[in-house]
Amino acid sequence: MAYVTIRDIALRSGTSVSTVSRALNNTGRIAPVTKSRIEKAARELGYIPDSRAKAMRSTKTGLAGLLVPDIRNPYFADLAYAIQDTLFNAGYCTSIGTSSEDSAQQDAYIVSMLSQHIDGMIIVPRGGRTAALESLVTMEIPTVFVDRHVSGMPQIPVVDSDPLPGLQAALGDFQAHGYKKIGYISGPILDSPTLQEREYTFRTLAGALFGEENVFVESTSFSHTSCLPVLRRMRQSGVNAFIFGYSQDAIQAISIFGSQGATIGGDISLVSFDDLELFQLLTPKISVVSQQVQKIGSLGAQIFLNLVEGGEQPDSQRVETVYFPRQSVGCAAQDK
Amino acid sequence: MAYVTIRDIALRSGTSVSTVSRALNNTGRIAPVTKSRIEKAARELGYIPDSRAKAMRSTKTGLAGLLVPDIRNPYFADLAYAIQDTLFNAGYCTSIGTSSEDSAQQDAYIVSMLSQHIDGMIIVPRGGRTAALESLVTMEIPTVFVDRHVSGMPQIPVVDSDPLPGLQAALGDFQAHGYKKIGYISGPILDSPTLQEREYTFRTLAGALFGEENVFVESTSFSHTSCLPVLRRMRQSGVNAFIFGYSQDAIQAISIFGSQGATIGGDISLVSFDDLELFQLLTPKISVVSQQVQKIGSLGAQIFLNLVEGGEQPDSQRVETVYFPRQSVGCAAQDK
DNA sequence: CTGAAAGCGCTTACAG
DNA sequence: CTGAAAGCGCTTACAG
Repeated sequence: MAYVTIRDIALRSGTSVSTVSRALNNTGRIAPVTKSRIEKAARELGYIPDSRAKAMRSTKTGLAGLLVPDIRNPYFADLAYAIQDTLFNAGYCTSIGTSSEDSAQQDAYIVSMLSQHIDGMIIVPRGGRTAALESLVTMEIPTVFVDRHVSGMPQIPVVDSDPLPGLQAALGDFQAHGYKKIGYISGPILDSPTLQEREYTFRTLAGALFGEENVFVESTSFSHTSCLPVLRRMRQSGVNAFIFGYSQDAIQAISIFGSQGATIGGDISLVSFDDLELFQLLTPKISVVSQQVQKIGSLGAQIFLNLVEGGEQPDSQRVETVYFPRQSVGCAAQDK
Repeated sequence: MAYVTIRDIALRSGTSVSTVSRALNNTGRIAPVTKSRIEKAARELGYIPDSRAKAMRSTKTGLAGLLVPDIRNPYFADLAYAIQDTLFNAGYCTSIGTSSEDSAQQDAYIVSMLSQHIDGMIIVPRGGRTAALESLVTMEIPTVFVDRHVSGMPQIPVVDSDPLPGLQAALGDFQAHGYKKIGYISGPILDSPTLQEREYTFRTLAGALFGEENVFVESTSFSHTSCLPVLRRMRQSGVNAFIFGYSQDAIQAISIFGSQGATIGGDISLVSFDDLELFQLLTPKISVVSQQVQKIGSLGAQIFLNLVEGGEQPDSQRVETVYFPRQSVGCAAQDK
């Protein structure tokens, strides 16, 4: 490894390490001649500062830790991209980790990132409080939760989406199309307060609009087949209009409906959370409640930057969901 | 920041920093009693070693740099996941960067990662040789290219896929279904030797099988609308069977065909590279030439580990493409 | 304006 | 078996 150090630059420019440091960091007073001589030497030598050594003195590493449950989920990929892009433009390198929806692995990543002395973390947390999560607050590491929050950790600001506006619009659309019964598949809500809130909001809204007795709610698990029995039960109850709180379930359901020969937008209607590219490619296009992931990501990154650089404790923020009506909601046939 | 240091542990356990270091690293001889006393203190204090300080002495950071063109592309998301997973299990933290298919940003990331003194890099390169890419070899940073290679940089091992087996099988399938003319949309080949090789392989194979005059090849750009004129031209030439070398083009084409009312698997047939989840959700399911991305990723990570830990220069490796026939290839109607 | 010195947290010979 | 000391590359008071 032929790393060039400031000592090499000092040697070549006939100055001392302290002068080189000052010249390269624009700190203190240096003679313009000396400065340009040093800069020339640095350029010729191809100097790349050692940010580890730098960090040891200044308690800043320029490293941000990002933890998502699964980067293969397009929603999180979009989120990660937005965050990473904002942070890179602010001079931060982002280290991405995948918790695989597993608390132990999440904690392992947090510890590993702490050992790199990252300047702070942006986390899509899974599950509840854990030892590593706690240590983040006791060690006062700037941290922001994104997309989901952890109950019992109010110290940490969170950027998530407000399910109400989008759900309200979606329910209105179903009503306008003549539906009388609505099914809601809420996803693997066990570990996710966000999914819980979505379900709760749906219940409240839909109950008021359609009457408690016409509202059907069931949750699923992370398993790849958990949707099937739920859908069967709901359809037997005469439900033909569905809202999916968890887009992976919607994808599963679409493929199930497809294999059953049910026509989406005809026999049945559905709306999913998350505005995935995929939903616009399917025929018919799927109506969605968008969380505006791009906005959530850049807002989260912004709050991270405020925390790390400003030091003040920013407030949590909510991004409104918006409903995009497309072709997957058609007119109710003979919904009794 | 309340980071615990080995000095704190030395104080609490009534030993010295050097003894603590030895105890925690299982190096040299230490009295078992001392050792357990130190370990207890470390545990109680919640000690997390400072890997930067560690790295400064040992020239190992435990950090791997991964650079992909766009993490939002599901193919790269799968690839990144596989790599990151393998590396994490080997004790490495992966820093992911996105070059956005832009050479300048690619170089910026490489420099930024070098300044973190990453132990090595795994890169899906874009374009040709650049200053930063060159410096990787002159500085002897362990590097492996994955999915694509860079012409003129034979020093760097590459793991990519061999297009031949998959293409051959796909062409065989078209032939079996009675097609006489084949169109190949090769994607934005300008900066990608991989896409160039695919096109070349297609030309050779298809020319031999169908005759030069029945083989139509065109490339596209990264733009979101570049497919439209290409498809129009080909269909006017009487082409109803298509192979897409670049999956993003196939996605575009599917949505174009959908809006034109053309039936895939009926009016026209198509095969795309990359076994994306999406292709199995569409109706009909899309036949694909799979690159076995999971395999490429773990192989790439393995070679990285060999380079970093073994030090020997490993060979480049090719992973065979395999063809998965599905419903998007139907019988030719009246192909003249 | 510039250099010598101390120190960030750790490891590693070197004495004892 | 254990401690004191040097040094990794850098920054930051402190003298000059």
